[in-house]
Amino acid sequence: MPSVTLKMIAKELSLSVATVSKALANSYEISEGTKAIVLEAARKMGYIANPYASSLRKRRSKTVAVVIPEIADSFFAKVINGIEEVALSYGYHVLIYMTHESLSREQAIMQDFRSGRVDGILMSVSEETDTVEHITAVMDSNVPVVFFDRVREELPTTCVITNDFESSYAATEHLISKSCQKIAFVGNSPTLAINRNRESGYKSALKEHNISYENVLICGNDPKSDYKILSSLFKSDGRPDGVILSVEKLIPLLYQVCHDLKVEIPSQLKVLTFTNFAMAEFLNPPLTTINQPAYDIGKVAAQTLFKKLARSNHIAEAESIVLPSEIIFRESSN
Amino acid sequence: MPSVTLKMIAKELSLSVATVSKALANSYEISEGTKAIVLEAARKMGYIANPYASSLRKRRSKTVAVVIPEIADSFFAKVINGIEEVALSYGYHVLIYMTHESLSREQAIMQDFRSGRVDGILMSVSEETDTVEHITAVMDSNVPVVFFDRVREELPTTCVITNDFESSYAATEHLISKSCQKIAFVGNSPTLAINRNRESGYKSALKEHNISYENVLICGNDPKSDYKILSSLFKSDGRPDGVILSVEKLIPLLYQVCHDLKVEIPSQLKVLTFTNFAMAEFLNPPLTTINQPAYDIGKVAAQTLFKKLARSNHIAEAESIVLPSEIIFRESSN
DNA sequence: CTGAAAGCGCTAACAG
DNA sequence: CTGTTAGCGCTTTCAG
Repeated sequence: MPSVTLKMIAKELSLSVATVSKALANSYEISEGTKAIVLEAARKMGYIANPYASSLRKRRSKTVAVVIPEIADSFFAKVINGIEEVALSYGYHVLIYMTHESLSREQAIMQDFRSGRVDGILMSVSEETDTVEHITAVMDSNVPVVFFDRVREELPTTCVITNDFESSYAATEHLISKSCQKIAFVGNSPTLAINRNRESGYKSALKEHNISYENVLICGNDPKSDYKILSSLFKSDGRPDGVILSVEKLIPLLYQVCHDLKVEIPSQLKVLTFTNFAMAEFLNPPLTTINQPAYDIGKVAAQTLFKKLARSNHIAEAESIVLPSEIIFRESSN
Repeated sequence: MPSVTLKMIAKELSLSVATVSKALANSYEISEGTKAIVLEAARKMGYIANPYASSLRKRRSKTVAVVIPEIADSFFAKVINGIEEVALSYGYHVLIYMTHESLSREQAIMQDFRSGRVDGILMSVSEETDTVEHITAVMDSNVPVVFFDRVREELPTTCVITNDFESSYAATEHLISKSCQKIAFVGNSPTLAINRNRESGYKSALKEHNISYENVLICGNDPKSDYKILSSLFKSDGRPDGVILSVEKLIPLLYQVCHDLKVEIPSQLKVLTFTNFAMAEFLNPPLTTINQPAYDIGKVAAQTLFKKLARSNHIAEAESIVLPSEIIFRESSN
């Protein structure tokens, strides 16, 4: 069954292709009568517009891309849901691309976008991303980019983030209030702003409370070496009594390390994590979390992108939209 | 910065568009010398083919769709990773669509695919899907569909599944061996084959062991009412001492219900769940799981789809590929 | 081996 | 209000 084209409808109704096209687009140029006839015929014949022909001609794809490190992450999964809701309401398609934390993947993906495949991009950069040329190149070819979560603030566009500094500061103070004296911070990348902000929130709180112990670890993207890095926390002398995880995927590893090294949470180690994870409450022990407003981040980022798409001359200037996170206190930090 | 087209390269090199096109496609018709020159110019000028023009002309999009109920599910997230790996190796793009368990969403999505937007479809149907017309319609327009996990076995195509009957049978036997006498089974849809298979595995095991107590609940897609349904298990007389969850997203709800109603796991209730969830080991108590080979299911499903795409006259017959699941025993069922 | 020409299906000027 | 014409950028006969 070959698909129905405008031409076939036109022939069927003895109209021109142009008229049919306009009628389906509900153009003011076409009489109501004709519109009705065309619509009816299109429905009956099962017409579905060829998106490739239409995109080629219109030079717009009605498609946005979401570029994220990983899909198996409750934060990103929820963000996507938020994005999808907005995109759907605008009649846009959403393409999801995973970088798997690889800069070269990310570069290849962005390169592809210079073809006009998508009208706009929502992006959270990889751990490895320490250059932005691949991003500016796309922006220069008039494809707007909006960042969320893992942003690059130096670029002239909107970043949707949460109050990382403040949350981290509050988290650190919370641990201090639970009489932690040696608090460690585990991040994933020294180059990411999000990580730097959380780290400085942590450090500021320590300074404010005159605590000299500082311990910042950087985990990567390999469970085995990350396991070792986390283990190292407890194998040296300055063994911490509290730890803040900046990365969701480290949760099982940390619980595993504590289990293996018989470090008891929370009596020996208080734990607190940035995450969005539905099961945090039912872990053993229940995990104190900093919940990011993932769904809303997705919505706001998408809305911002569509605003930029609406005006051809969107203003290109750096701007941040900050949505607050929320700390949920549970037993792991008690 | 407008994007570079074939025409621009052709002009630059004083060649015809056709020659440039063929050279870039590495056609045997073009001399090595010309190919080298064209490739070099294309690279220098930053040429990226317009996918819409190319798809329109070739009538193939080099794109496959993944249609799933939800992305925030560790099973589906891993399946996507498997699919992506294979798709990437074939130079295909992957479009992800979520039905959010809505049949009408699913129908709208499938409808769209009749436009030729994608060359093939990998699909796991929604809970609500009790008709397949929207699927056969797409298959009739020559877009091959491969099912995985939530399959419709009556359709003439390949289904990639796991041994649901056997796993469920084994799971039930396991609970019986732990001296459960009243085992409940919680599914999500009476129409889905996957659910029916798990249910019959459960029932067969009970029968085999001469246990007359049977208790099958069906949860939906609304946490609040699901919470009530799960609660009802413990509010009647025939209160179970074991339960098998067929659906990952019910895990937090069940733990919540047990917490609220002070049902202790595993002393009062042994629990076992179909899932793929990395944190199962660190729940309180650690959760016995039936792990599906999600990543491999994705890979095999994608490979099967590409095989179908390779031959224009792919044989349309029902076929199942079964990958085994694995039970991981933990404290929740001990 | 290279090029001219036709056209994928659609939309957008522009005439009528 | 409707139709004609001219492409969008690319691939593919088919001629040379």
